[in-house]
Amino acid sequence: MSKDTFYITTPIYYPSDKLHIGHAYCTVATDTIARYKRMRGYDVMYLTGTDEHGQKIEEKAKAKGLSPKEFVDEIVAGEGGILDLWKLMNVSNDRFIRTTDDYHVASIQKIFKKMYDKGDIYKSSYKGKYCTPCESFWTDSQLDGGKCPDCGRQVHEAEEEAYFFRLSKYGERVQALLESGTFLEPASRVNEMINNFIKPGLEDLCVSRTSFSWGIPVDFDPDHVVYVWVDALSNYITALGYMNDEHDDFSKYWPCDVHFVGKEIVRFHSIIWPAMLMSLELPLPKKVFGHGWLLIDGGKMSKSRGNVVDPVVLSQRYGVDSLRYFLMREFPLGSDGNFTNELLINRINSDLANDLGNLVSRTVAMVIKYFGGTLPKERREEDIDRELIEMAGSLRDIYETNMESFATQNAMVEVFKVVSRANKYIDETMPWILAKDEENTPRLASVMYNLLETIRICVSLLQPFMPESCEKVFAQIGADEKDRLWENAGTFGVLNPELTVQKGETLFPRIDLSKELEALENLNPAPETEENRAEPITIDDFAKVEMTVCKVLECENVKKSDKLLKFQLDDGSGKTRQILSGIAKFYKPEELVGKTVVACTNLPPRKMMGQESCGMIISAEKEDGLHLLILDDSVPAGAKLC
RNA sequence: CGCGGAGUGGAGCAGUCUGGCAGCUCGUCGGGCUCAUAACCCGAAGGUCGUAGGUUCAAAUCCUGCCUCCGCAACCA
Repeated sequence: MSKDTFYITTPIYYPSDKLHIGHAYCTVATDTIARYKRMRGYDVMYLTGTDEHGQKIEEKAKAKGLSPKEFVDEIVAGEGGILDLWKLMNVSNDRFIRTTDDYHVASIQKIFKKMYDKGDIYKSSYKGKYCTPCESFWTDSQLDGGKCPDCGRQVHEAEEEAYFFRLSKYGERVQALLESGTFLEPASRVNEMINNFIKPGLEDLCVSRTSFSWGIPVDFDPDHVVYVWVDALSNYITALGYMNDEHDDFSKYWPCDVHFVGKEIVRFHSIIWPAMLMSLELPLPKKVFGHGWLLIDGGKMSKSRGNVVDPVVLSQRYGVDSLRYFLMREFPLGSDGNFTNELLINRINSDLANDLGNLVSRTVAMVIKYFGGTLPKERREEDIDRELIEMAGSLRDIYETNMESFATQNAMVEVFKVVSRANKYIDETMPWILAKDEENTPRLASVMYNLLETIRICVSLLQPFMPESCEKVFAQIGADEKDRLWENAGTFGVLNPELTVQKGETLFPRIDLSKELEALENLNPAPETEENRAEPITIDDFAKVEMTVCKVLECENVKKSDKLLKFQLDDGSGKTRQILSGIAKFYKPEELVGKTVVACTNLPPRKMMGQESCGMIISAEKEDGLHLLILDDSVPAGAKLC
């Protein structure tokens, strides 16, 4: 009898930098689902990997003096790299694909050829503005005052040949797919996709590049490199052996049960990927689930803000399981969540240390204290037991409903309701009173057994979330193999009635909140120090910068922009100079008229929001805000800074 | 009117699809207990559910307008 299969994937991550808590979030979520499905008895294929091609990696490698492959090898397989991170986080992926793997490269070339032979990929030309020295195409909006934004030189109309995928051909079928049932979740994303991308009309997608070389060559036209998304998305099938001999379980696991992706790449997975599969005449994945982001202080995580959260640090300090639990408990998977260290520590303390850890600890301690560790046979049930037994007994069904819809948060809430009920049960039954009279020994044994059973059921269901800690609890409460099975998680009374418990280490030590917050703060050194520290320059370099004192003649907001102010300045030359500056958040235009400011006046002109800006007004910035450099009005317009 | 998300006790959130006693965690205050990781249990205070209107026997929930915040896009030289 073959078991039902379940195929789940993460996005393949782009190894241009260290991964952060957001990547860990997505991977832990898929890992938890994968473990849950395995526990249910499914034959699970859980895939993750890395997307290693592209211009950005080529450039980063060059900057470090490495070949692109050497560069990604370090980040993926090097010490403290991605493979190590997943090992640390206890990620149970069955396979790991790198898009630089030979078999993947060969498959992509065949896939590309197949779509080409079918006529869905065709050769055409890409028109745009081209800068010859930089070998780059630019769109009109990228141009800097009509010049190349990189070098400032003149660009010219040029055409470059490129391959295109007939995405337009599949627009209607993709829309029908999106509108049918539950292909894309959460459902709110469906409208977003249709309104933003399908309704305006899908354009054919440029799927080859000649401007850089770090990618998979088109084998029948080797000047071209396959577009990274075609390369990356296909990993979901090449990893199963589609068009290669490395693996041979494509027919077994495809179509995929769920692609787990961040909301920023939902578009690629719910429009382009299905269209590609339609072209290849393959079955479509059953579901794409777009999860939210972890926000820091309400904003996006980013290097320049210095607020990147490192999962390694948190795992090492508080334990992998605690971090995994927190990520799955605190935030609904579909929407954004606001990550803070305080939230993390409070959640660990209250749920894991106070409620669960302490429940296990006090229960085991009492069995040892009152019975020397082994429960006697005689029992005496009472009415008061019923509520606890019923709650624990019906927990599995509620948990299952939530887990099937990826509502890990609710599943955890339900488990911890039962944990709390068990703590209350101890107060109700007062075992320490029962222990005073030998006549109550059978009653005391019942109470202890009920507690152990409740713990057993809860911990069974927590296994996908906290695999290691659950093992430790099972060992402490004297559980054997059968006691941890899904089949027995819905039944009360499975544990051996005469079991022996074992005192163990403290499962989840309490964390001192204020101390830890301070420690974490100190770990996160002043943001951007390295990047911001200015390199030494010569006096000649300094002299290149022309700083001119200007009087503000006019100042107004720029339409449709919440950041830009438009200045007309007297720079002493007799002509007025127009400069746009992104300081609208800090200043009202009228309060600046008549002020004396400093501007850098030998920057090339640049277009912003359709208007020309000739220079840059100087201001000073720190975390607490931005301050325009305003001089004494006696300084004349046109004076140069030196 | 570029696209989208959000506004619920002091903080963070659930509840909105499918209308029916406003709920959870933390924090605060009072009490209980001594098995346990200074933990656990009970109780209390605290909310006009952003705002104005509409539908309804009944609205946090459905409809309309408005305000505020946040992402994306654009842009911040």
